[in-house]
Amino acid sequence: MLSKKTKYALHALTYLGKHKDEKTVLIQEISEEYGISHKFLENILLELKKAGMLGSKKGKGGGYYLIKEPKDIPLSRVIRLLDGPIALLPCVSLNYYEPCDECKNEAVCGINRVMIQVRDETLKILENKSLEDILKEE
Amino acid sequence: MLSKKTKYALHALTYLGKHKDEKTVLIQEISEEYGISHKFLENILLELKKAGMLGSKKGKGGGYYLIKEPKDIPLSRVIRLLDGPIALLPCVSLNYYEPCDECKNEAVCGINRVMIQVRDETLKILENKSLEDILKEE
DNA sequence: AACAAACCCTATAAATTAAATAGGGTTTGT
DNA sequence: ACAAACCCTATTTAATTTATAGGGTTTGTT
Repeated sequence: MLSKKTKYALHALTYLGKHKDEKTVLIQEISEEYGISHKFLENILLELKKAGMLGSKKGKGGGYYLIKEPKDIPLSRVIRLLDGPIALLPCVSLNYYEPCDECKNEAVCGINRVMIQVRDETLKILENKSLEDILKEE
Repeated sequence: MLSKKTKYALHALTYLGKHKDEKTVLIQEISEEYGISHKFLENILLELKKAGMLGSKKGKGGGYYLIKEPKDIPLSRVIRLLDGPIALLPCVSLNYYEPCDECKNEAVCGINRVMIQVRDETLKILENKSLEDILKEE
């Protein structure tokens, strides 16, 4: 399951996508729309900004806005940023690899092999679904 | 990511699959093979037994054994049993459905719609990979 | 220049979940 | 009778997630 952080990030991105015509959107506007704590959401938006998905404007009249086309924001990117690995085991993660403590020899571990296959197929799904797909459904 | 519980369950099932010819296998044998706490593993094997994947024999000379064909133990089953939902959000889970607090109307939520698609495609993967696939790789 | 609105940043606390441990109960072969 | 080994439930510990706190910085307006 996705963490609330990731779920809220998707809501925020969706909201910003729906209000692309407006210059900026306030944190408060989004937090009220979905009943998310202002401060919690602030942290999330900041991460999305640092990751290059959002831009912001400081000071009075400021706010956040999308700086990427929705089709260029795949689910895989949002999930990795806020939740971490997409792989089901640390020993098959492309971006967050760690060996498994209990594993003597990864090269001959059937679980490892199969999980690599699962990872590759899952990745195909999550790289091919983007914010655009979400927006098209609303 | 899978919990350690699920990962250990897969190790145990794999081990039991590799020792199908023997009548029973001791908890201790598996826990030593992978360096898993005996007691922790015991709880896991019990769950697998209650779920109908394993049989056991009590008393001296007892132990655990597979009571299903490896091809009839899909990853989806093991994951659901020990980790819970496969879906990425509670609002799209088939087996553990719960509405999302922040969602006013699920029927018009683009995130919900897309996550249903992701769930269906993910399920296809995890239902088609089984213990047999793991054993074939060892 | 003063002020207030709004984002920026880091740290800490609270809540929840996962992981591990504990301790005795029951069954069964010798 | 005894000991080996599974059975069951509860509790504790550790880790992670979620939320809060508190001030800092930038910028438009008056």
